[in-house]
Amino acid sequence: MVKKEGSPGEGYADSDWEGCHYKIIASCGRAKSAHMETVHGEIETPVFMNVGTAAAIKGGVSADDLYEIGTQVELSNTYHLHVRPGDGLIRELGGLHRFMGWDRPILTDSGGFQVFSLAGTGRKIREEGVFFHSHIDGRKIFMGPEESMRIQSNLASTIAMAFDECPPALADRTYIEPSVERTTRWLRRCMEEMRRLNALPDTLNPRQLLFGINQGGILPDIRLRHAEEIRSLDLPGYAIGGLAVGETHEEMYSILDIVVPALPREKPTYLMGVGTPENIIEAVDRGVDFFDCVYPSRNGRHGHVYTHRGKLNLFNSKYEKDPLPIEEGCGCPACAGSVRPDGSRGPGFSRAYIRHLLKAKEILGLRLCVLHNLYFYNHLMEEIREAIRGGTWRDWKEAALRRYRGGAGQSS
RNA sequence: GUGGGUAUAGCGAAGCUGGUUAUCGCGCCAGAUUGUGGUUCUGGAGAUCCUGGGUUCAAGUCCCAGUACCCACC
Repeated sequence: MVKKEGSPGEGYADSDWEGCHYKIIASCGRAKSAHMETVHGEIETPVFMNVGTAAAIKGGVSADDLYEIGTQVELSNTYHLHVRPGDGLIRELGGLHRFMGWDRPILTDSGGFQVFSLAGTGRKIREEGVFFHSHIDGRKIFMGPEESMRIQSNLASTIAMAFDECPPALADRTYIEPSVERTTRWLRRCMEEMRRLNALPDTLNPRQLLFGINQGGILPDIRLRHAEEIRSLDLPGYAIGGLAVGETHEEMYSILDIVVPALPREKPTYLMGVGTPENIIEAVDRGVDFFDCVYPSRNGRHGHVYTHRGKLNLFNSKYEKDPLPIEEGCGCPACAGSVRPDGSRGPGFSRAYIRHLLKAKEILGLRLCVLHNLYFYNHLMEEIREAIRGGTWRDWKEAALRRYRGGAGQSS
């Protein structure tokens, strides 16, 4: 990666890399909205990345569907694609974009989180990397910074994530401190390996970006020191990891209050794995502009659907005869129907019908709920961008939070 | 008609030689899920143990009669 000359924009310096130009368009307090150009197209932030772990959005949603529901960035997983079908195979077939039929930006998670989330299967963390067992066939797997970078290079995603360790939320200082120090050493190795891979003549994406990840549990001093340390390594973007893993919302927000100002404002800031609409609004307000979360897709598969007044559980018997769409006025394929060849929209589907599909275990039920939820999140981010760019962020935020909290549905 | 078998929650079943509050699966009702657990995990409601009589301190369980269904043979 070669950094080019940066130029100031809207009162803030923007950042310019080979394969990435990031420019803040508007801001309100710490909240910011940026325009980012990548080798795979543009990204308007704040953005919610739609999670397709194994090169597919679970619930019968194809990458092709994502164009219709306003997805900007798709997120896939290094570890999952490595064990099946294998990153070598995906490289042979031209990389992840061609493999899954998606030509816009892709972010690949590094596999670091799997080391944490798949704990208990005899994992061993060493300086060189992590030994653990495949969740598919139980075979022993080794993954370290270099392995993760090679896999992500084979996948040829737009943005690769650093290989880090995500310690448990309630781990104490004696665990967190050496863990974070190792994560920093791993980050340097990731950078070196990615630089080497990007320079290879046959690499699929010579402009692959690497984002660093801040860790430190809920210990403010370690978080801050680590943020300053990785900031000095001058990466094109920074993520905050290890949050939303068991700590309270207030603890998470207070860590953001410390970490986000310590990271470069003129670069993308990504809060990993978060979260609820409320979490996202609060984090945007603190300066975060990239998000991802399994909630919309997993909740959709479980029949929990989002509305501006909270969440509905479509399995509940009160929706048995409900002729309304999930949310009136929603433009998603489930509520408003798909766009027909003549440009008109289909009639859409009722809560009663989708409930029936879910109860009957028809795959269409999952699909409609997931499409609705992803559309809802993507549209939420659009509302957030409009509010920041239109200068109405503070009022919008208060009104939106009141609506979610005051609604009839549940909040998470 | 003769012989044999069965009857326990909406459905399918367990309940040993009688002994606390009758158990399990599915279904039903509800809750959970934060860099993915493809319907997963946790809870909950629901039973005149076919009917009537008897034996016993005590009967889903033993005895008698009836009813319904199943199988075999005439």
